Amino acid sequence: MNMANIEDVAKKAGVSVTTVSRTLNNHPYVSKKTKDKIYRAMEDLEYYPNNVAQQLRGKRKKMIGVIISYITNPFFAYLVDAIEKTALEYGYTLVVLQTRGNQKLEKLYVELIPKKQLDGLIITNLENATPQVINLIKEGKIVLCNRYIGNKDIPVISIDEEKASYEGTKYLIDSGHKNIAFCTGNVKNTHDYRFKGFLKALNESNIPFDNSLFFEYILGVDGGRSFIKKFIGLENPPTAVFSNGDEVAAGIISEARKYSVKIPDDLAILGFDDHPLASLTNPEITTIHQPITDIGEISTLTLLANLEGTSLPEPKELETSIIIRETT
Amino acid sequence: MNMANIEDVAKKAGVSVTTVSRTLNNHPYVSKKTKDKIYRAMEDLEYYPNNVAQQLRGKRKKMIGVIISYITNPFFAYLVDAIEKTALEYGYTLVVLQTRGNQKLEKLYVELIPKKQLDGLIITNLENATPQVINLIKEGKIVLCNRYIGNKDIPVISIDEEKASYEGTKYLIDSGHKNIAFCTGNVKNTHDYRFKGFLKALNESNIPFDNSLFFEYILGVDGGRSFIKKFIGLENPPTAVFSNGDEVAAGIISEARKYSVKIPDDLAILGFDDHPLASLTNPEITTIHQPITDIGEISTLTLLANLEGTSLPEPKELETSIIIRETT
DNA sequence: CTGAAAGCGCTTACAG
DNA sequence: CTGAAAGCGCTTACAG
Repeated sequence: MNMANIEDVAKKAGVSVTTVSRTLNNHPYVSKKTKDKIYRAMEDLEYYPNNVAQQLRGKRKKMIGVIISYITNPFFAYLVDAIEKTALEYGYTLVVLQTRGNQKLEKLYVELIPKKQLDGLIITNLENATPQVINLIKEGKIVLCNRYIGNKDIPVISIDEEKASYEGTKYLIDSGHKNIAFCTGNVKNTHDYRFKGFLKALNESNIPFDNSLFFEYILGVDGGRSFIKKFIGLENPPTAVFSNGDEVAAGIISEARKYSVKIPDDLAILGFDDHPLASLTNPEITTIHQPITDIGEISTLTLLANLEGTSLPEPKELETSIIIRETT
Repeated sequence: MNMANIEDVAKKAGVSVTTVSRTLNNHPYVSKKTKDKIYRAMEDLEYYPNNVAQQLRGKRKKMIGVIISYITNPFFAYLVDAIEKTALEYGYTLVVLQTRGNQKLEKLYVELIPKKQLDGLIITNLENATPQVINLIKEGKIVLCNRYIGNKDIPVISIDEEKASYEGTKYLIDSGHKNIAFCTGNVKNTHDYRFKGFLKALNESNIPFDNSLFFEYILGVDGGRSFIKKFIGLENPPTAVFSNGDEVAAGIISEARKYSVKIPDDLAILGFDDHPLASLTNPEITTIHQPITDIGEISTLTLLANLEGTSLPEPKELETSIIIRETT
């Protein structure tokens, strides 16, 4: 029960493989009668064209990839959702590639392009701008989105991170906070746009930043929980925290309840992203809304336009906004 | 700047393509000296083997897919995570295929196998057991997991849904509840194992089921919210609800607060899945724990074993347990 | 409107 | 240890 190929179909229909191929590709100049014969033969033989052979002859795979850190992070789940939806509309399927923080995988995933396993790639948080990556960006086969801390010349489809965090921090300051903690999932990095915006707002109000209020490696719900454990031991505790993520904020809220830390009276919290999660906690999370769907959609449209040589999507402002709920 | 192919490498290294191919495939019988020459040529030319051509010659693509409804549902995000992780360990990449409730897409995705776009497929909630699907299951190219309501003969890697929901319901009954609502994301279906288990527990305690307590189309957080809106108008309100999902439970909790419905005093809630979300709400969700990681891992190992003709993973009990928190 | 033949980039018997 | 040649399943000039 080997699978039928184009030759089997041609024989069964009594025509040449050329004609079968033409029918397959909706080429004109095939008579309706011949076409019908061929379609019948295909059905009888349960024929499916071998995409691999088609690709070797130059057809596009219609498969793109997206590199993320963790699919279990709702931010990425929603981003992947938007990308997949847009890709599907154009007949592309999506490969999800998780690095789980392992930078070596990034290189491996990028090589899927020259190996012809993938037409193109969206990278949501590029770590290493190797020459290979830069070339592929120039060729239009890689599009960067969400985050890239590095060379300003490389285009990244994202919100204005610095502005968003500046505005969020300013909102906390305007609410009367001076001692504000800053959390990040990575290490301290002066090129981090969110940290830059945070410092800018502080400077503007002549508030010095207390370095003991900088918290590294605060990632996800567990990161939020660990923050509270540190918080309760602090000599000079902050009155507010820039949590840098709604999952972190949710972890803070949950753990705060266990230690009877009152939110927002003892500690105000500003989230980031505006996940669905943000309105499910008690108190609900005040956060910075990101237009995730737009980011995913525009990234995909840009990549596909590059790949197919069609025109780029219209530029669209990726605006953020502060959603005031109950943690401030 | 066309990409180099195997012939270019052969010329550059002054050997035949056969020898280059052998080097590529770690074939023995290539002298170290020749190998070195070839590796140098590959580097100079930035050569990457064309996987498409390799596949046409019979190599495995090392690409599998998983069909889910929504990646934004955390249950699936965690399942996909486990599948991807296991696939990666065996050198496979994963394609995520979302149906978003559109059954037509399922057929399209299944056809990726005969079209040679995918080696195999994991289907998390098969809708239509077409002859094609059944054949592919027999050939070992499709593995079913999580859910399939239909022919009992088809193997599905999942928890014992009926038992889990029976035990959960029994727990509610033992806590003194008699008026228990049942939510489902679909329509009423007597073959639904969860509903069967629910009814079984009721029957055992001689509690008749009030049909007005059956709620269809209750899906996700919004489904939970809509449940509360119906709940407050009920003549004979339930004292507990089998929410059939932690997201639904979280929606119920959030909306209950707005209508001053006290949880669990006015309404006890039993979730399902045991998402991270379950311990982030206030009150935290009592729920039925599913071993998501095991389900994903075993499904993947089974598929890969079929594909590569190696031995199947050792059978492992997929046990559920009731995690008692604060909503009961 | 139809077909014979070359070729995409590899791998693999076969021969040495 | 090495190479010439056939072939995987298609598409596409070229010729009619």
